[in-house]
Amino acid sequence: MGRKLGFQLCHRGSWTREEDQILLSCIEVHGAKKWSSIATKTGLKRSGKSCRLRWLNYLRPDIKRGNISEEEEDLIIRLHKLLGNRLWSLIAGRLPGRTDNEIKNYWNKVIKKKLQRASSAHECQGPQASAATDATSTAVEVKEAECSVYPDASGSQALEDYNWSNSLPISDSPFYLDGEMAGNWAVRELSLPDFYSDHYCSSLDGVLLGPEADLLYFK
DNA sequence: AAAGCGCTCAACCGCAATACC
DNA sequence: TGGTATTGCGGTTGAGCGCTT
Repeated sequence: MGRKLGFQLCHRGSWTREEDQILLSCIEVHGAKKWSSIATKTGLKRSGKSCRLRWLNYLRPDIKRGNISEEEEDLIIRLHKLLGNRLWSLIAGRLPGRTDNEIKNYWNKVIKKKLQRASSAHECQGPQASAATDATSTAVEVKEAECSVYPDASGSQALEDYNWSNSLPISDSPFYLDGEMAGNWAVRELSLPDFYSDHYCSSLDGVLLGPEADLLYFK
């Protein structure tokens, strides 16, 4: 086990059951913080970083095991469309029990493949179909075909033409799920740099990624 | 049977942000 | 206020496994 062999002060490679047990006991006593001190207290030759990662990705009691569901995948695609690769942890935060590492791996494993398949299908349809689409938007299009979440086609602000790559829409209009009003937009006009700024990142959960925002229609 | 290959996912790395002294 | 420690994140790596030849 272990990679990049050479002299290492810290033990590397996969965690054993014994190491997990020792780490868990230590966290029970001292809490899941001060990782470098926990690493020392365990007596394991692991770095604080390694202990933290093991806890977050594997040992936490609320970790959800098993396959990603259709609903979860749908949400991942939609949030990735909005946030890109930058905020895996935020995406994971919308999926209880899932970790950012898991979401990232899942994206690389499953969804990227779907995208590749979808874009090669687009290419087969000729240059007009493939010209304007990046991989992500292709995936969203594919997903939308199966999805039942749409904005109100009649009254609400038309979002079809909205350019999500540059900024976010101004809207406080309702949106609908299966014909019933499911929530309100709570999105202000922001450039993406503003959106990623400290202020808005800290308020993302309430403003853009609150319960209602799971249902946002991403074009 | 075994060698080669591709895939998956746990773990690591480097960097940036934040907290603490 | 500046230096150091800690935490958190995205990108990357590679061991191990299963499938194919």
